Amino acid sequence: MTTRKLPENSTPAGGLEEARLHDVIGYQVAQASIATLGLFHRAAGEVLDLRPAEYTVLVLIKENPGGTAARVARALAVSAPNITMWLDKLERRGWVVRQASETDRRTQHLHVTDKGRQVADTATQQLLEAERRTFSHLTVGERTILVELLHKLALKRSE
Amino acid sequence: MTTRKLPENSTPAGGLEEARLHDVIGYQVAQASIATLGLFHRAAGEVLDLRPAEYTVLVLIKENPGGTAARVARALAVSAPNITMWLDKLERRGWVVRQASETDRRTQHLHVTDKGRQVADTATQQLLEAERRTFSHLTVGERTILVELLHKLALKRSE
DNA sequence: TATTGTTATACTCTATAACTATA
DNA sequence: TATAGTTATAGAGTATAACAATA
Repeated sequence: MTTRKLPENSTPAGGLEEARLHDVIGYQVAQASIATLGLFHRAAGEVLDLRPAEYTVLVLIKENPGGTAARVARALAVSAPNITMWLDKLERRGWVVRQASETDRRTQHLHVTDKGRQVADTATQQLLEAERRTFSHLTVGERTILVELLHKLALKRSE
Repeated sequence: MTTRKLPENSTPAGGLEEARLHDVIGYQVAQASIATLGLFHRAAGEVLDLRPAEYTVLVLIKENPGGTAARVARALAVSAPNITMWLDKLERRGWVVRQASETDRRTQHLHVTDKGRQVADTATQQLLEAERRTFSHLTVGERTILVELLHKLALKRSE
């Protein structure tokens, strides 16, 4: 299929296939993230004084109670000092607690507080509502498919 | 539909609907971009000494020859000084030229050089090949749908 | 008055290096 | 030796403010 020469794959100039930007998934993801980051800022960031990274770390801890900082760092593909900084901020705001481990005295187990859970849930609720409004030109089925395909993309991290 | 209480929407604890992180499109986009940014770095960034933003600005100029810096800034939703910086870098590398406008002496028309076009095309080619390999667990149809749905997302920027 | 683009400057976010403590 | 986490520090990328030139 890729070896067959189709008219729409040949350029006017040289007859060679042109690499099409439109087909680069990473480019479309980047463009889409302009929209989703803007939506985050308006729907949750501004009202709750919440940064995207803050939200992500918070919900990750909420969904994986007792997890460690190293695990969060790996999940987000960022450095350990970076996570330390975000945990400092989240702890300072009373949304996350670091609990010393009893079996391994190097590690800490992370948990959200009631207040932290409330912030995370409110933010998620706001985001879902805003997305439903803003992306109403997508059907429910399309949104479901999109989420699943994005999820499949995210599975491949280091190949 | 949202007012009807469905069993799968109630939490064990309170009986209230739980806002599901999994359904937040922005979260999935952010997770997916970890994968695509890593892929960019390995497939094009490292070899061509190219930053994601550099690539994006370059291809945007290539696909919109004669466009202005202000237009690029709006397209990427970044500030004007930021674009000035990237244009400086791209011009210094001989990939982009600023051409003074004859009708409006404030503006410049942006064009890629032959070298710039070559870099952009090579990068795009490398990215497409790497994505085809890395995301081979998606069918061609799924990849097409994904690109189209992401494109539809990107249409909604400021609502 | 508004817009284009630049310079100066500061802030945010992320990383690397060096370290302590523990396994 | 390797891992978890912190501190110190530097770099990349972004923004705002102030400005000059032009519309």
